[in-house]
Amino acid sequence: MKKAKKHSVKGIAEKLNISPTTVSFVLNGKAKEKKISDEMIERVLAYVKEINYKPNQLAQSLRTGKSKIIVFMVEDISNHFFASIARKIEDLAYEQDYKVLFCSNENKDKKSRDLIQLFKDRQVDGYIINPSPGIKKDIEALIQEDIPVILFDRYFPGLKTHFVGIDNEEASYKATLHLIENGFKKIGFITLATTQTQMANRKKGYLKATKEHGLSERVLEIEFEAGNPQSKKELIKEFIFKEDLDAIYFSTNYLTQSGLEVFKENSPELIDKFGILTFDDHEFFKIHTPTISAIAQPKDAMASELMKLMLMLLKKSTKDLPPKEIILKTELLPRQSTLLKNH
Amino acid sequence: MKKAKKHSVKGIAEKLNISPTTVSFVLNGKAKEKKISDEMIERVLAYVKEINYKPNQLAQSLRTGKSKIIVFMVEDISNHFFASIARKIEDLAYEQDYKVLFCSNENKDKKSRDLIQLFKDRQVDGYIINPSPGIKKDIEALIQEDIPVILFDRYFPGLKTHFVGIDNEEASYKATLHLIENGFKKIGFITLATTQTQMANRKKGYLKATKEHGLSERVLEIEFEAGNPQSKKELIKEFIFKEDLDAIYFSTNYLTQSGLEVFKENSPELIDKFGILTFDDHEFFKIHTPTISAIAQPKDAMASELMKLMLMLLKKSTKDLPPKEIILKTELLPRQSTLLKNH
DNA sequence: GTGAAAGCGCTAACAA
DNA sequence: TTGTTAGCGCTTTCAC
Repeated sequence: MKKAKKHSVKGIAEKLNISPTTVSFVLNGKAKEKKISDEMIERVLAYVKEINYKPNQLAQSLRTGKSKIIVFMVEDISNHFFASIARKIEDLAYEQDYKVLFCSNENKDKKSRDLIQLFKDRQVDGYIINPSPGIKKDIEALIQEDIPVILFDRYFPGLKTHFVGIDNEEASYKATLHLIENGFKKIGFITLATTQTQMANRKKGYLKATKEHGLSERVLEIEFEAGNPQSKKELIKEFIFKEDLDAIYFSTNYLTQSGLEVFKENSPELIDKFGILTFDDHEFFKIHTPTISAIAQPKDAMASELMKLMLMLLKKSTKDLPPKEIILKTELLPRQSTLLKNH
Repeated sequence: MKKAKKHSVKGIAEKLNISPTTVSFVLNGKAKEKKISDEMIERVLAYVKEINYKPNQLAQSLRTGKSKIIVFMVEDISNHFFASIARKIEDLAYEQDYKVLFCSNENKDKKSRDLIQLFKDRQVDGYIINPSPGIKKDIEALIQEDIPVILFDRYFPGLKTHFVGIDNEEASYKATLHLIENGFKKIGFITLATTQTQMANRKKGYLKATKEHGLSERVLEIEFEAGNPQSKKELIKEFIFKEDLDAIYFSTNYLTQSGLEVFKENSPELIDKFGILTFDDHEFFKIHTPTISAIAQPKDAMASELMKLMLMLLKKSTKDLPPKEIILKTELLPRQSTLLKNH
């Protein structure tokens, strides 16, 4: 069996003794509008179904300039937080006949730029981007060119764009308060050394809460590229064990992971002496001993809002929406790790 | 600033007062072959660089029939095992100027078929597939049409295809032996109710080892779609606590996760009475209390082998490779959970 | 109501 | 050594 003969609009037209135009109109639902007779429509549809004809997307894209592909660019697609959202996005997109190109920019500007360039050559229809710190200009350029762009998780102050995310400062503030209410007074905050909004705002929330309660600030900022994972853990270890803390609040899931590894590898029993809180939830935090309190982002809602918005932008009629900011609610999940300890 | 004027082969040709052919040849590295003069090449290249021209991939694809896109279809892209491989595949592909469409078939045949159909319309160049149980025929059809396909993780007995995976029976056999050597005698095996090779072979390995040592077989098979997660946990709970076992061996990572939840939610202290072993490793198993012994698949190696093979198949010269099976080594990582217990 | 024909941007067989 | 030209398969304007 060799490749089944490819069908085409032209072929169908010949077979039916009509013109390609008619076929095209029928196929694109413009038959009524163009006042094509019902029986003609019927005939075309029947034949198309019979031979199971599928239009060549490539040709269609070349002609219309629309590729029916959207890009989902995140820091690291293998990170549980992003992977979960990706999974949902995938479903929603395919339902609407869009495909999704996933990619990871590693939070690096060069990688982000290269990727965007790559996709432009491919006439991608829209971009959902978790931007690296320095690509404000590139995002602007995209918007200038009238290409739908939605940022999520983090944004650029001063750049009006569509955005889906959470109120990091508020969530972080409440989380810190939760620690304070549970009797913790020497709260260490471990975060990334970055000025990106999501992290900056989490820090702001922490600082606001500690300040309000007259507690001292104890912040450890780790470089994104802190050499090997081991040296990152060294920093955390020193911070945890030398700083005289009674609680540790991690600003993102992979720092938490490193932190828990530090405990496990050094003095597993000590973890019970500390309050532990993390931004971003993970199924394993429910299983950990002790179970780890977390601030959960609404991943499903994020994915739906992202796609809902993207689909609107993709439609001609609604594409000139003024920049829309969708801020979703987080949920604080108190577990064993932040229960009052005996100090 | 409006959209920068699009450049094209034709435009370049006009500007340079030469023909599109020449431009095309130079751009496609066929200049030498076509004996185009060095200065001509120089001139074209310089201008192309100056205006930063990028060929329209769509048009190129339409013309050549090659889309420079490969598909990576797995059960669930948000599963840590698949997500990690995906991340690596992504990097390797982009290096070679290929994009990757990731998608999840949920191990369902209909979804798999729909997806394959979708991609065929898009003239995808190659497929890396983690196949659902009933799509043997569809895979065959793809191969008949001379489209590069590589299966991974699981395969179809009797269907010769390119394949990358591990020796599940061997790995499972050794893992069970490990439990036996550590003094466990009543080993329960929790797996999925499926005949797919990866799972069937893991079961075979377990059965072989238990049989050789005169131990009784205790197997729990869970339907892939076992209603809600809760009912799956109910099954596991009953199996663990009513079957008089001293060790539990999970055949895949998400069953392990459910199992650990069962312990946590019911009687956390009891977990220390059991030997616990899991197929597939996860960072969190190192942090769990107790740390969980695991059979680790070589994810990085899998990704590299997959892409290395795919790139070969994508090249005209090597596309008619006879079906190649690449079987990679697993690693047994003994941790606290399989240390000898006091019975 | 339907059809002819142009053209999206590119490649490559054929001519010169 | 370079140019002319015919499509890849589709949409859409304009003409009938």
